[in-house]
Order: sequence, then structure tokens, then C-alpha cells
Amino acid sequence: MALERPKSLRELALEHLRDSIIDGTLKMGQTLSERGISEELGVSKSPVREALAQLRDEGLVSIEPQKGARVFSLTEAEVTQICDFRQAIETAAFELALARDPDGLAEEMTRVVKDMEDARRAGNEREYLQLDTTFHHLLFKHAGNDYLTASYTRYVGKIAALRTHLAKLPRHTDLSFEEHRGIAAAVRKGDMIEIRRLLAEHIDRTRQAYQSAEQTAVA
Amino acid sequence: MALERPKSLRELALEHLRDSIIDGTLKMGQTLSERGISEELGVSKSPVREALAQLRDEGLVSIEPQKGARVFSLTEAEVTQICDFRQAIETAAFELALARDPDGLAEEMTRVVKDMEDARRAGNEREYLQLDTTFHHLLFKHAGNDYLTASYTRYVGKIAALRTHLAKLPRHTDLSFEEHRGIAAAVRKGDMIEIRRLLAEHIDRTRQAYQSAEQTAVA
DNA sequence: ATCTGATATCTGATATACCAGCTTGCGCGA
DNA sequence: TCGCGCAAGCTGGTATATCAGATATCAGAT
Repeated sequence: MALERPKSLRELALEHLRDSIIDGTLKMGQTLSERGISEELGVSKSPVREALAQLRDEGLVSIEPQKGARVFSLTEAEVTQICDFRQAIETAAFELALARDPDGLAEEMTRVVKDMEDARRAGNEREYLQLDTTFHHLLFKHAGNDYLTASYTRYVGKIAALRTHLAKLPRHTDLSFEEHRGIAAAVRKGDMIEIRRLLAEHIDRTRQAYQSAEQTAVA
Repeated sequence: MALERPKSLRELALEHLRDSIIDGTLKMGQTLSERGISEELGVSKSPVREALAQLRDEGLVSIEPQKGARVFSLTEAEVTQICDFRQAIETAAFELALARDPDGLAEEMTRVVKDMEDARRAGNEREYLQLDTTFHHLLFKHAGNDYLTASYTRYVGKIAALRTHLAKLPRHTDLSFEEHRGIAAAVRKGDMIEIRRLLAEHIDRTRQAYQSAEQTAVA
């Protein structure tokens, strides 16, 4: 097997900053100085600069020339857009995955949903969220298109940041689980129309949760 | 009005390299040295390095740590993937655009198709290809989703590079024009099913053109 | 008190210097 | 002749220095 090479400082800085933005350690709108970060992390500006450039591509920071970087801040338009994007790209991935390997997809999704149920019964929220992520990754794995996967992966950080910043509505997990189970069932039947409907419903509910949370956050 | 700021060396290097890859000045598989390029362009490694990093994200170069960058080289799997990706993401964009602003989309597409016909009759191939690009951009403009647009835009360079490197089948332009006209007509009717069919056909034909061209290129 | 403008001090953008991994090939020994 | 090993010269990765733009500050004029 090929040896894995140790992570570069660029990658370490990238992960540190991304995690800090996602978990809210870095506040939305906060300015980020290349010098400040490099001194804090004990590395030079070069890898920090490269990390910030990538975070810009991921939509987690905005960079104004000669002025600096700042953590992204949330607008209602952005919530709508990211949700629409998810719905569009996941629907597309479903179509590809069903065309390529419907049985494999159905089998793996069924298994993950089972694991989700176990985690939910055990009250293991962290495990459940992990499986939620796995569920969606599964989709792109079976779609088997690197470009589609990259387009999705690029924004998972931003999606995660939204999840952190916008409080969940009560019973969110219960409803979420039912939806995943429904989608897996539709996949077993190969019913793309049902999948589209459920996916739209799933993400639309998420969007509404975000938006209502945003209302309270602004107030 | 706001002044436009002069392009940074990073942008200039990026555009130079991207164009060179697209038009074939830089051969596929050719190695690219940060130092070599920076000396040739008369700038330091820093902006060149940042440009290469972005080209990596665009799929135009691959970078191996401690070894260097090289221009991407074409595999059959990649041609298939990029075509599947286009089909998937453009279909998704159509659904969004039709839901948002069906009339505006139909109107603009009709106009562009008319311009395409004029350009074709005038034998202005360059103008025609420009309008082809405009046609697809129009779609994302009306879909109105920044994330979807960015996902598409990121790979237009690679798509353009494929177009350059893989010779076109005869009558490609004629067939292409008919397909665009058909799509615009379906858009006017708001017939998403027909759009899906035409789009699949359009891109599938492109894929076959690429693949047959690849056969001859390899031989 | 307020506006204005020079300037000090931030910032990122770029250039240069240095380090470490990888590849290549030459030379020495079997 | 073949195989091993070492070293030189590549590469990108990182650090540091320098430059230029943006902004905040403060003195002086009104």
C-alpha cells in the first residue's frame, strides 16, 4: 500500500481554520489577518495565505484585495441558495447513481439507515450526525462522478457551518430520520419521482428550519 | 462609478496558463515548474504558485507534492465523467431556471439561437462558438444559484480544453445548432421532459464525438 | 467644535531566500 | 557487465523580507 504523506502546514492550517469557522470559534463577519493567524499557529504567512484562498473557494471567508479576509456572514439569500444547490445537485446525483448501480446504492443506504436507527435509539447524537453525513456521501460515491462529488464536497463545510449557527427546530432528528428512511425505501423501489419528492421535502424542511432560526437570530 | 482595479499578477499568470493549456500551447502531460514559469513570465514564484493551485482545482493541472505540476492528460474515463457532469448540472440548472423565470429564459434563449443562426449563415465560426458559450451561461444566469454557477464555471476551462484537443466530427456545428434550436423551443413550451431528452442527446453526441476523436488520437 | 490633510501603521501582494524530499545518473566495487 | 550507493541538481514547501495600498489617527486650520 502507498504510504500516506504527513499533512502539510497548509492542510493543517486549512483544517484548523475551517473547523474554527464551522464550530463558531471564529465569529461570523470577524476579520482574519494573515499575520495574526500565522503568529497564533506558529507558522509563516505562506501556508496560511493558501488556506485562506481555499476557504474563499469554499465560501467560508470572503477576501477583499488589499483589505483582508473575514469570516462569511449569513444572509437569507445565501441560505436559500445553498439549500437550492443541495437539492439540485443531490437530485442529479441520485439520477446518476440509480442509473449506474441501483442495487448497490439501495443496499448500502438501507444499511446506513439501519445504523442510524440504532444510533438514534441509543441516543448517540454524534454518531447519528456522522451517519447522516455518510448517507449523503454514499450518494455521490455511487454516482461515481468526480466532478459532481467535488462540487458537493467543496461546500460541505459551509453547510456544516450553517447547521452550527442556525439552531435546529425541535424534533428535527425524528423527522430527519423518517425522511432518510423514506428515501432509502424509494431507492429500493427505484422510484425516482418519489425520491425527488422526498428530497425536495427534506431539504425544504431544512431550509425552513434555517430561516426560522435566522429570524430569531436576527431579533 | 467604481474604479476597476488592475489585475493582480496572480490573475494574469492564471489566465496566461489557462489559455495556454486550452489552446494547446502547453501539451498534455507536460511538466510545469514553478521556477521555470516565474522566470518566463518575469514574476516571482508566489503568484505563479497560486495560479497553479487554482488550475489544480479546475482540473487543468495535477500537482504531486515535491514532484511538480503537469498539464492534465486525457483519459476516456475523464471524458465520460465531464460529459456526465455537464448533463447532470445543466439539467439541474434547467429545472431551477424554469421554476424561477420560464418566460425570461425562453425569451433570451430564443434571441441567442437567432444570433447563432445569423453567425452560422455568415460562416462566422468564432462568433458561433462564442454564442454557444453564451447559451449555456444564460441557463445558469436564469437559474440564479451562485453555487451551481460556480460549480459549472470552475470546469469550463477543462471543457474548452477538451474541445480544442479532440477534433470535431464533420457536421458537428450543423447538428449542434439544431439541438440548441430544439432546446430553445422546448423551453418556450416549458416542456422539461423534452429538455431533458434533448440535453441528454446533445451531450451524448458530444461525448461520442470526443470518444471517437480520442480513438484516432491514440492510434 | 469640526473639517482637512499629512502621516503612522495597519493590511495583503509580491519577491527572495532557504530547506527538504525526490530523481537521476555517474562511479565504484563485485 | 551488473548492481549498489551516494551525491548533485532538480522539485515544491516554507520562511522571511520588501513593497504598496487602505485606514486610522492626530495636529492644525477654519
